[in-house]
Amino acid sequence: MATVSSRALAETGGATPAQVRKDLSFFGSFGKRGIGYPTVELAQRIREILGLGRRYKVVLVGAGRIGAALANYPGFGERGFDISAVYDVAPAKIGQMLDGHVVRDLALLEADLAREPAQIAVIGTPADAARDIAQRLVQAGVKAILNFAPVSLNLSPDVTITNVNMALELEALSFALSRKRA
Amino acid sequence: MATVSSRALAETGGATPAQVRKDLSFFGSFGKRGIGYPTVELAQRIREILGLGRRYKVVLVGAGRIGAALANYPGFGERGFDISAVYDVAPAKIGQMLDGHVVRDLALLEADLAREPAQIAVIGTPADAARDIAQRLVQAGVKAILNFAPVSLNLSPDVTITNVNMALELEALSFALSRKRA
DNA sequence: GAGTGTGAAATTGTTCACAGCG
DNA sequence: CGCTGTGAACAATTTCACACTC
Repeated sequence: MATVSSRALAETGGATPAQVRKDLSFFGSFGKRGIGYPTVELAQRIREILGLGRRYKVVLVGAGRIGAALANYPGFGERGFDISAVYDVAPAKIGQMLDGHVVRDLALLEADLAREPAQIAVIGTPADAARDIAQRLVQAGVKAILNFAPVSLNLSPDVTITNVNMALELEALSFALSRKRA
Repeated sequence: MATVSSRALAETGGATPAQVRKDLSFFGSFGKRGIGYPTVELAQRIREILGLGRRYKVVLVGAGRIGAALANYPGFGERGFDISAVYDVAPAKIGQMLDGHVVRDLALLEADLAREPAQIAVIGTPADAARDIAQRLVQAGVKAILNFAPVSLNLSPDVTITNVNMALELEALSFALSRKRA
């Protein structure tokens, strides 16, 4: 049976062997002593831990360039995230196809979600629209939001929001560069 | 003079007042007791700390949808990051315009960088090309890479690499959702 | 009085080292 | 004998609390 050792995992993941073992043991002990972790079972357990046993419906708001990049992103479907609908406000976009989805009028958001709820939403709109949309999504029952608009959203604590700010990432690189020279 | 208190900063940033004060005091003490931090000076100091006094040249590799989204991303220019060139391998893309930049043949990368060095590169290619491109970039003197391809790049320790994996972000949300229900 | 700056305490996270199993 | 699982040592971070200044 194929196995991986904590050392091998640590090297590819950029951690220490001890750390890997501690983390995995937190979720139970499924490694074989003297051998390592059976890869198949390990993968399965991680999937369970992450809650990836099921498929999630994801709604995407914003059919601009960020939205297009996201709709096309290969990893989503593979990993159990199905885009169930794409929304925009621009009349020029509504009705167009975006990677297999017809772009729908944002005004239909609430009605659609009432009929077919989604737990996860992705925001790929300009910054000024993001906060309002986030509020509407939460109101409509969405429990997790991945936000690509360059604003930091902080809503109710029982909604999980992850803000991805690309400019911030660049600033972090800038910081690392200036530190390095010092 | 306009000021902000550590409490106000903490609330918008999602931290505690004590944490904000500790962090800021690490870089020197420029708050006024009983008043708060003078906003203008605070902003200026943070810019210095992050190394944002200067403008950075950034090369973008990959003129697909991710590349298009990035080239168009408003925050970059505003914050001192200028895209100096865009590269792709697809003949159909080379020569086309992408948000004010002519897409150049990736084969020209090394020659261009020799003539006009860049410290930061952004990778927005498919996964299978990313590792190779990262190596070429480092070889050509790039010191920091922001990687949007869905692979985890780990190269030499004196090159700072930030991996942005959108599918991973969704999995983190999935994890948060399944935890919450427990 | 309001709000920073900062040691000291509490908490959290990481590394070590080794017993014990396959 | 190699490698996991885990308490115990150690390190880092966060919070507390309060002296001090505006």
